[in-house]
Amino acid sequence: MQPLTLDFYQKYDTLTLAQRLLGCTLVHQSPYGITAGIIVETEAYLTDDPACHAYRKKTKRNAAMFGPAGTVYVYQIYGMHYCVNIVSGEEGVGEAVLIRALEPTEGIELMEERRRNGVSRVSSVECRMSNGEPVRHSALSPRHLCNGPAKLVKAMGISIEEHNGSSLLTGNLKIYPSVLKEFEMVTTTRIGITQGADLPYRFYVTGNRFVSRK
DNA sequence: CGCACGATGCTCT
DNA sequence: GAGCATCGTGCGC
Repeated sequence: MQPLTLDFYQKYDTLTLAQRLLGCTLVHQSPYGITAGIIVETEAYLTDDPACHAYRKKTKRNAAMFGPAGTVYVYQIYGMHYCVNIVSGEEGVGEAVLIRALEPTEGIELMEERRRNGVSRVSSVECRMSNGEPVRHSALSPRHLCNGPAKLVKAMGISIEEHNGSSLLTGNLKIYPSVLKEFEMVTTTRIGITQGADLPYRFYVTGNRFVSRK
C-alpha cells in the first residue's frame, strides 16, 4: 500500500479534505518502533475563520500553515500540550486540518509507554487486582490512548522540533489511504474554541469508540 | 457517568 | 498581560 500523494492533499478544499482524511491511517516510523492509527476525528481551520491560527497573519508559530498541502503543522497549547495538523489548500494560504483522534492499530505498547512518561502513575503502580495483576491506568487503556489531539501527538511520538514544517510525502510521518469502506459521518461544531464556535467544521466517524467526545 | 479546576509556558497584543 | 484548537484528577451522583 502506497501513502497518500501530493495530489490527494491538493485536490480537495480544506473542508472536504477534513472529511476525506477520516478512515485514513497516520503512521510514524520512529527509531523506537512504528505506531499507527486510523483517523476518526478531524476539524477544519480555514483562512477566513477567526479560530484559525492563520486568520490574522503569518508569524513564526503559524508559518507551517502557509506551506504546501501535505505539510505538517505542530503547535504547543496550554504550555504543556501539542496538536498536529495537516496543511491544506494553496501554498501561501493558511489552512489546515486538525487531527483530533485516532483508533490505534499498531504499536499500542509503545503508545502506552510514551503516554505513561510524565503522567501520574499512582493507579498503575499502587493499585492491583485481587490476583496481583496491576491495574492499567485508566488514561492508558487503548480507548484513551489517542482520543484527543494532544494525546495522539504524545502517543505517536510526534514533536514540534522534528515534525513542524515537515512533509507527509518525504518524512517518517505518513498517511495511508482509507481502510474504512463505508461509514457514516457526524458533522458538529468544533471543540474548545470561542471564536468561530458555531461553524460546523468538526467531523467524526459515527459510532467510533475512539472519538474524543460525542 | 458528568462537571469543575489547576497546571504551565509560549505567542501575540 | 491575556488568552489559549488540552488533559488528568477529584468529587458528587
